[in-house]
Amino acid sequence: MSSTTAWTSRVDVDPEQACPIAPVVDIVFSRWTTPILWALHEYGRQRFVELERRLVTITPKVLTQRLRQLERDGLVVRTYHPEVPPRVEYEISDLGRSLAPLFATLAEWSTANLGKVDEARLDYDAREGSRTRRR
Amino acid sequence: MSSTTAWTSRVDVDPEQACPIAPVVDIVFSRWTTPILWALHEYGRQRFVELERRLVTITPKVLTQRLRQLERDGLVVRTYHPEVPPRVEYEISDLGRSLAPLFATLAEWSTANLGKVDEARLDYDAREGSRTRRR
DNA sequence: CCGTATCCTTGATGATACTG
DNA sequence: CAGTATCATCAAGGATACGG
Repeated sequence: MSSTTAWTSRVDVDPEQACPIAPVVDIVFSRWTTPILWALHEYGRQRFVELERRLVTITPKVLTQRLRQLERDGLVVRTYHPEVPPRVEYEISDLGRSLAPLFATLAEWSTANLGKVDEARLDYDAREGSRTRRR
Repeated sequence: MSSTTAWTSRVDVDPEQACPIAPVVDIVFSRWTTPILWALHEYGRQRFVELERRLVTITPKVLTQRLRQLERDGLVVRTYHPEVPPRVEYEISDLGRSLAPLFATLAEWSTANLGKVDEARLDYDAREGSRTRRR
């Protein structure tokens, strides 16, 4: 249990702030960020169009948005070459690379437990199916 | 658009499937799941209303949705006690608990690097501010 | 090539009211 | 208490076209 004193101040905090990993989840696991970081980590520095082609269904607008956000957060470095035609290259930063062990842990959990999630879903759907249908 | 030649097979893969951790991200880091799992992990088994009060801004509808999803994925166990008034308790499952080291890694990265993200943002905003205002 | 600007659709969420 | 149902809102994302 929490301390008996000043417990209201603890309850009043923002819902997601009550969870200490909420901020980093926002930064690292918002939509498209992991595929982008993965692509940059796997295939190294590359141009806008290469990323666009790799993340097949992403639109240039959204790709720009996410890259700007990642650049602002210091996870990605953007380099502009003032040539004709213009050339822009993106690469993962040291800070971005520091996420590698985290992603590795995630991948490990994935290979170890994703199957259990699938089983759980089958179980649940079977139970729900028989319950709603009233066999 | 679906040409029968071989080159389509590589391009047609799902955008997020190109990233091997995309599935687990969907499961574990979709909205509200980490605060819920955290609350269940920290404070143990608890009732619907307790969770609702802890996650201050969540609505019962959304809480129900997220709990159902977590239950279906096998991360949370729901126990229904047919009493008057009804009592329902939620607790984290073993599979859910297996995420603990992952969350710990995340928390470590957080304490080590969240400050750098803030710095990067200040830098970026300063650069952008001076660029748009131009002098 | 590397984006931006615009319009539009949709899925997620909030508000409110109501049952077993 | 523990939800469900319904309606309203709203911002993220997609489609398309265009510009430096």
